[in-house]
Amino acid sequence: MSCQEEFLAKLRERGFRLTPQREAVLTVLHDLEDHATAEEIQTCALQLNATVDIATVYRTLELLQAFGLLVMIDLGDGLRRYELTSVHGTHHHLRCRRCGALIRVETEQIEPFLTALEQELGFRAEAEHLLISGLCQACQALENCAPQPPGDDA
Amino acid sequence: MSCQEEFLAKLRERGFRLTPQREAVLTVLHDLEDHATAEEIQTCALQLNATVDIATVYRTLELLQAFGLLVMIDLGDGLRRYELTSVHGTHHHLRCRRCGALIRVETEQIEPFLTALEQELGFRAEAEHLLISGLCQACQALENCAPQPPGDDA
DNA sequence: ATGGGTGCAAAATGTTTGCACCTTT
DNA sequence: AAAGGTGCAAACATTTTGCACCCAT
Repeated sequence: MSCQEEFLAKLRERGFRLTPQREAVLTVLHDLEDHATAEEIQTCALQLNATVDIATVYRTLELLQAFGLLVMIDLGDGLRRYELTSVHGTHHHLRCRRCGALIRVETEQIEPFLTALEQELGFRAEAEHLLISGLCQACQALENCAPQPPGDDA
Repeated sequence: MSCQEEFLAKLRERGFRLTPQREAVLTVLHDLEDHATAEEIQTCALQLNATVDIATVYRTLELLQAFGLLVMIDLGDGLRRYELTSVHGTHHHLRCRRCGALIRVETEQIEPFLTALEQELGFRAEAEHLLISGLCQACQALENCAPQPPGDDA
């Protein structure tokens, strides 16, 4: 069952309505290469000739999350990003603390770890999204560069 | 070297100044059992007879982060929480998607995974903080309860 | 004495909510 | 027709920034 169909089914199942706005948000989430913010979703919807209010975007995202079709991820910049769980394959990110690089990691590389977690702690981890902080290869050598006070631009 | 000493050293090293406010924020971060929001830090500082403006709290947190002494974590509720990397032992969290329970996981349980990551991808993961979403043992059985539309309170 | 740091207040962001009107069912 | 959903605008919450004054060095 495709994501659209699943959404539709869950909506009907529960008595929610299908509206053009909800369709638009879902379509945009499908088309996007990567996770998107609420504002990006609204902008993309416009390009599809669909107008959706930002409040409606948030309300739809909330609904999709409640249905388990969407996950919210935080890359640490204060913006919430959203991504359909079933599209583009679930994946994870390594973020370099120094240069900010975002490295994509596929689920398979992390699966053994999640399995161990379930066996040891009884916690069924969902391979939704992990953000792991650290230093990328290039930045490991530059680690000792600390921030300078203002005006100390020697 | 204690965290305070390390902070002091890094400040001096770079020409930054040591102020009562910065000391207060650092002390509060030490005393706190768990991660805290900027507002909680400010409130705690007051109880220590130290007055710190919220803007100063943010500026100090930024500095501590730049020095690598502090990490910001996001539990998904839109609030940023901060925690000293060297206190209370670094740890991680499993968060139940359903009941919201926060389960603490010690670093040792995750270490093998981080080591593998470095060997395979050359990415030196810092065991700062991981937030892993999923279902706790109790909620796994209740998984099929989906949200209801308004007014459908049967 | 210098100039980095602080407090205060305003601004900027991002998200949520109330309400009248519109649309799906 | 009925009830849920949307748009608009105001309300909120959090974080950032400008600026005059203060204080650590």
